[in-house]
Amino acid sequence: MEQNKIPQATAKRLPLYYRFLNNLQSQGKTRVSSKELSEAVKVDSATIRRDFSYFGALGKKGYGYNVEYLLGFFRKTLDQDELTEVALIGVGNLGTAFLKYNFMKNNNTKIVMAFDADEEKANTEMGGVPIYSIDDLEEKINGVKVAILTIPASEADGITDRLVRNGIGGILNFTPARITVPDHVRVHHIDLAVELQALVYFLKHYPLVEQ
Amino acid sequence: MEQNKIPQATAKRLPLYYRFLNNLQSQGKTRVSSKELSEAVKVDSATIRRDFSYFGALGKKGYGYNVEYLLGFFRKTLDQDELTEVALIGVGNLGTAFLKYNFMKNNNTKIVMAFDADEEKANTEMGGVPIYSIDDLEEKINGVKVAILTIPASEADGITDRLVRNGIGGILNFTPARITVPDHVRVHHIDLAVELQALVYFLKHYPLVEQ
DNA sequence: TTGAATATGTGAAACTAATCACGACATTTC
DNA sequence: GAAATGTCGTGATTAGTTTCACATATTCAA
Repeated sequence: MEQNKIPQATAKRLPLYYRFLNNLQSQGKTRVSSKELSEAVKVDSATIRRDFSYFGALGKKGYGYNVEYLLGFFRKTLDQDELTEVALIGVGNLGTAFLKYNFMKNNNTKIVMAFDADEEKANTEMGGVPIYSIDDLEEKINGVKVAILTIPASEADGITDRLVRNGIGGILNFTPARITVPDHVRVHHIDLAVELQALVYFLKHYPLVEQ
Repeated sequence: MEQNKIPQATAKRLPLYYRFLNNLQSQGKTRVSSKELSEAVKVDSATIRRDFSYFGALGKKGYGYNVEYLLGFFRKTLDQDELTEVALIGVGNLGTAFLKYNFMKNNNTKIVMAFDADEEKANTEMGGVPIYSIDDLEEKINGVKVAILTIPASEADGITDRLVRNGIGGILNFTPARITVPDHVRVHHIDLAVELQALVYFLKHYPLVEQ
């Protein structure tokens, strides 16, 4: 809650920087300039310097940034020391992809439980994560603040209401439905069909222009 | 190539509008106001009116928009009449989700072939889409302009180069790698781990603020 | 036919973000 | 230790996007 002045655009790039710095460190690099970083993450170097500057003077003129220092700083800032528990709702194709994806690699975010309407899947597990019946949502979810929604659009509103009533704070919504939530709940929409259509639109209408 | 003046932010919302208008039509609704639309897609009504206005005066004062007219207009604008063929690279968990997802529903985008490095998967099919060996990429891809990349990050650069050499124009990149492409190729990155981390960051640092 | 209600389209303002460009300082080289 | 080089941090500028607010046109009910 400290730094409400950090632009959202900056905040969205932080995880990207963090992951790349991790790579650098495991390669044994000790210093990096905004120019090098820029080439790797495809963000303008001035933007990177500006982004970092919101957190204070993290670099050294004429030298660049110390990888270890920067990494330690971001670890704290991105709450990497604290594990965030996530619930996955809907173990279909996309949900399965999430369960098998190893989120722990550079990332202190972990799916700790999953739910599905299919009673065949209930009380099994996948990738070490227990799968419960959606009927047991209220009973099991207790305390988890973030949910990934990978269910059919028709179910989205009903499930969202139940999540909200059980204290969820953030939803990563992969359904095409634009769900309605109270102001204190944050939703990020990722709509795969829209992303693909938007790409196709840009290809046809914005030739040779970088995004 | 007609309207280069349309803001990218607007272009990204068009598929969303399009899908919702489709829903309205199948519900038999003939008119809709920017306010109703706003509630459904969670975009400010003034923004919707502004977005539509880039294409001319599509509505009527005191009435709103005619659903059928608007839909017909967008169909043309979003190239819905023309099928865009897509290749899927990498039939892992996420790739499988794409293959089984029915993109044709509101959407003239279709995955027409898939590739995988696993020889077990080669020359099979899934969801009606043929899967080829990645070794046959050059031989088979011929003419397809859009690719979805759902492969391990370590493979991303190599495969991207091969795609680019074979005339790809757009890539929807789900790998964490920030791939390097020539200026005439458009890449949209969707990084699931970053999206989740960004959501968690916002939850902790921007309480009660909508995105 | 009239008047109240409705809802667009848009100029202007506000907000948000990206980029330029350069002073200041650290490092490296000779 | 002086000069050349490199790189940050940031004021200023530019670009892009959203939102306000209202004149204008249309609809609808009586």
